[in-house]
Amino acid sequence: MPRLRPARKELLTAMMKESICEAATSVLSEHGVDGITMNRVAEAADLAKSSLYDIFPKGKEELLEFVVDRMFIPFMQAVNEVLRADLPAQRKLEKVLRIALETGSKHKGILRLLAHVDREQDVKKRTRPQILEAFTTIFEQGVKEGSFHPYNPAHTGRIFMGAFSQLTELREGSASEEAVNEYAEVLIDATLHGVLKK
Amino acid sequence: MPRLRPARKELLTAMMKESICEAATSVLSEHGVDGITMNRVAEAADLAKSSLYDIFPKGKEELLEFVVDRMFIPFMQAVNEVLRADLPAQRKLEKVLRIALETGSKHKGILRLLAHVDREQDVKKRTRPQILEAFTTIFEQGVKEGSFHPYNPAHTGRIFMGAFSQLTELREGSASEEAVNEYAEVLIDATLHGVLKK
Amino acid sequence: MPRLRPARKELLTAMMKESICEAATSVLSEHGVDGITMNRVAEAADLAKSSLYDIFPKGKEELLEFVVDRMFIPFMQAVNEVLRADLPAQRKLEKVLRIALETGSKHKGILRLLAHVDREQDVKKRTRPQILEAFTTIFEQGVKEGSFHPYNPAHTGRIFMGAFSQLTELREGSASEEAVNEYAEVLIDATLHGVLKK
Amino acid sequence: MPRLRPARKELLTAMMKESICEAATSVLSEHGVDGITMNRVAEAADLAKSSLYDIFPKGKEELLEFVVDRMFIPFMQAVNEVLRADLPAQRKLEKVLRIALETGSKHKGILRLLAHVDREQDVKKRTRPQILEAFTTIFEQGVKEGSFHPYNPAHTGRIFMGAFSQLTELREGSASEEAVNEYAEVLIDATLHGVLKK
DNA sequence: GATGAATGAGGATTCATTCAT
DNA sequence: GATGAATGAATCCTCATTCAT
Repeated sequence: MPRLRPARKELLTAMMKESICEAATSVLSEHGVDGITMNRVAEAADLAKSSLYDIFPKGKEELLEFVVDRMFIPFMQAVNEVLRADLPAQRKLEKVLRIALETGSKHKGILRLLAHVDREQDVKKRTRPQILEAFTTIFEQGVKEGSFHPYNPAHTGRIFMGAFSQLTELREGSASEEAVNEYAEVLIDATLHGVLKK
Repeated sequence: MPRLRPARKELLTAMMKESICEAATSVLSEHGVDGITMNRVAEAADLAKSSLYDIFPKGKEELLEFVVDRMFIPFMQAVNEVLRADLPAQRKLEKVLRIALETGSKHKGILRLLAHVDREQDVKKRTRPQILEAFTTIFEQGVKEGSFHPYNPAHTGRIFMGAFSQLTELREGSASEEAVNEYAEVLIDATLHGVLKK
Repeated sequence: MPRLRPARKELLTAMMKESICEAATSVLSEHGVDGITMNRVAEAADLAKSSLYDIFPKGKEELLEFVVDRMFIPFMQAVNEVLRADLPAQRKLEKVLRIALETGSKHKGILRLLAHVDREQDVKKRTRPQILEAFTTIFEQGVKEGSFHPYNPAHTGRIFMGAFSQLTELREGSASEEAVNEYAEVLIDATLHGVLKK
Repeated sequence: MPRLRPARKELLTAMMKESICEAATSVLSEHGVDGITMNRVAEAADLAKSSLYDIFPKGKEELLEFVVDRMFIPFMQAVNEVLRADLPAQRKLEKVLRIALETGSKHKGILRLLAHVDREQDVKKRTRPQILEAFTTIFEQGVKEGSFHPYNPAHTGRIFMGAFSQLTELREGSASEEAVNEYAEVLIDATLHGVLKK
């Protein structure tokens, strides 16, 4: 009867996952994305390399997936909530930005993964496109509402995403929390009104 | 017998560098950024692996640096020329964008390197910061001229760079040349006037 | 309180052994010989990996040994019974072959183990030599009886074993039960009378 | 111009292949089939592990293939020559056996590979089936000629192969060259005339 | 003056095994 | 009395780099 306490077990491995996730995050910020190696994660987690495979049987891929999801899924949930809300596009943009700021300050390092993993790797098609889609949806709404200029939302969405993703870079650099917030404010303002005086 | 040779030699290695650069570029487009191995480059260049080290004594790093510079330096020269020109900020923005479009369609693959190499690696501190600085300078000028809102140019510069770098992503995806141009147009327009109707 | 327990305990572990044996057999037929891992056996037996070591303290080797013996010992008992019987060599040959056919169709997968394990591993010196000896004994008898040509029984025994062991290969391939039986018949006939017409 | 001496180069790597092949063979006889590891082969060849991959770029598979082919291809050529010859089936059987004896004494260890590799591995479908086919063809001929009993050649072929493959086992054991030859003689005789006195 | 041969460090993954509870 | 957690050694393979010739 080894099936007595499945709940307990799941809880345990959940904690392990969390702990490994932290280890991975720390490796991430020390060695960069391509420096995330099972070896280093294991060491950072103070575990034997092989133990990682007890927790993430499918190996590195699964581990990275987990690490990314850890922050991305809640983030996207919050974002999607905003999308579904009954608000003008402009407000939604602001709200999403605020969410990003909060998430970002909680999950510092992982943003890097987000930005990077998104390329050659298999985890890739997951995060960026979703963000892009979210922004695009907002701009679409803005155009429909008549409050935004009728630019192709696919483009404005992408523009915003590009500018938005600089938040990551900022945070990675030495930038203070203040500077980051300031950037976000300017981002909203400039996006809405343009840089040009009328 | 060594007298006039030095010049001749330099010329030769210059040619070799060029040829290796092409090889690397072709490897790049065939195997992706992480697929650039010394082995493959050597093979593509029809050279012995070890010969690469005769030309680039510091190894891979130096090679990649060279490859990146190959396209980046001329690009930055063109950009800097624009910066020094006697033009309103708005025009400069447009011009730089145009240069980027042209360069981008010439050196397709290398943009990928730019995006990638720019992070963890040592080549990193070279390209992005320069671009960022260029944009910042332009926005600074706009503010000084009084034609731009007095947003912190460090921020607007970065915003523009973020949006700008999406050109790369677009090009890497299936995006048609048309789509890319369209994106650029919207980028300029939205940046200047904002997305919000007044 | 320990008094009658020893017996009870042995009985229990005997049952466990049986159950594990089945698990191993199922793993065998699903993943092949080299696919038998302690992990998989444990899972198939719905047991903790470490529990396998409570039952088979010497580990995998012992486990496999047990699995092999499970089918091999009864087989050899039946064979030895035949050997001891008062029958002409020719009849014994036939009987042993029949036993093999029956055992084989009951324990399909394990034959694979037999064939494999019999080499490099430590279990090795157990099965093949016994079979060889049995056959040799029969041919010896045949010669003594005067019904067989006076070939060296060590050789004819081995010849027969070699041909005999092809039953395993046949069964592992797609071969139908029919084909296997046919093979056995030809084997007996050809062994006795030769392939050459007189 | 690194393409000056392709002949020389090929010769060199051919020698390396040979040398590695020997190393592998020695590992084979010391550690058994599953004991052939890139590590051990490298060590036996007094080379760095990675150098093996210079010679056999596709890795272990390719190496084993080479080792097997080294002996198997010439063997099969000789066999096929016999098959094509204008000889009675009986004589062909004898000739093939003789070839096997010779090849066997030259390539002692490899026979083990032959016997083993033939199972789960990828090299597998290569050797056994070919041998089987050869024998089957001979028995077919015998039947057609009318000199053999009309047993299904697929079966008699297999019977012979089974018995034949015992040569390997014999040689691996301590068996003297004499014993092996004796076995072969009995094999032919018994196969042709049967063990039963008429 | 370029090369071929060779290497060492490191990558992911698998597995049999142990031990505190 | 069985277990879960953890491990160390092994496996195959890749790569940037060096050095005698």
